[in-house]
Amino acid sequence: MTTSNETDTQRHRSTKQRAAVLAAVEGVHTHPSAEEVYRVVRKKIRNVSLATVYRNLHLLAEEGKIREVQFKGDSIRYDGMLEAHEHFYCTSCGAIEDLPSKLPATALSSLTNKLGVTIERYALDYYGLCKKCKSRKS
Amino acid sequence: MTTSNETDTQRHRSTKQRAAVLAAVEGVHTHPSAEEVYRVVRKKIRNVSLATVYRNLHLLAEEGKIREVQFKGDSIRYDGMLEAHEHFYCTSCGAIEDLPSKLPATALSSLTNKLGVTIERYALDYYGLCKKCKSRKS
DNA sequence: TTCCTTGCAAATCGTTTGCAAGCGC
DNA sequence: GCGCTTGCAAACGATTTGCAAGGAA
Repeated sequence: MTTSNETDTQRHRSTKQRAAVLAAVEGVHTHPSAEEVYRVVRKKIRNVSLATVYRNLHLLAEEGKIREVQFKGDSIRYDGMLEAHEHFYCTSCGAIEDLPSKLPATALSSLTNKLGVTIERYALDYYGLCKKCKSRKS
Repeated sequence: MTTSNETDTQRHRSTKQRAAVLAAVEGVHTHPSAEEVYRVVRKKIRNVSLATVYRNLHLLAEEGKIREVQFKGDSIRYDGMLEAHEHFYCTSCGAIEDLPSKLPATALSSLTNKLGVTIERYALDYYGLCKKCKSRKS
């Protein structure tokens, strides 16, 4: 047999585009969209294409180096924080705040047993108005 | 002053299209997409348009008669169950199961105070393989 | 040299909108 | 009759894909 296995027949090469995309997501806490990542990466690599940004975002998410998140009515956004956590999403300006994970691990196992399902992950998202938007509207 | 107020200047008329859309969402527990609602409504009203289905889905959601839900990577889907509850989403076939609400109300108020935000709602979504997909893949 | 990656442009998907005709109140 | 609603088709925004050239290993 070779050095590669069935689930890893294709090797990922290291390219400056890939590195720049990863750096762009890791460098902020704003949970940027693909478009926003694209704008940041373009500052380093002027002729990078949006398609390349999309491809690398997916690839990095598959590798587990970043995470994809999505809130109702918004586009997919990217998160460089890998530890389990929850989100607050502002329905007015789209700002996202990370929150420490609060869901007890027992909640997952009890569901696994009750429903006969396999749970890979969960998302606990709070929707509302952030501090700024709250005062702006009062 | 008149019988209408500032937030209710436009009246909603009752149309057979609107009624059929509502019935389609309320009639199933599958959390149908707009396209699926369209297919059901078409059986009653052959020449209904997809745009009308979309418009009525939004309108009914605004009125609070149905709810919109969205899971990562999937299109918006509709839920006729109005009581607070949580969801299990199968990442393989897209099936959704309703789960009783487990999140303690105290979680919301503590966040409200800590972050200085206003929380309107939350979504607690579990992702994984449903019973069928689980056995199908083993 | 191999074949993964890229940039570009076109395609796709879900959803929204403009418009003139239709219909509830 | 007024004006909300509809059906149709075109427009839209986000994301994906085909393809030939480019660049890691």
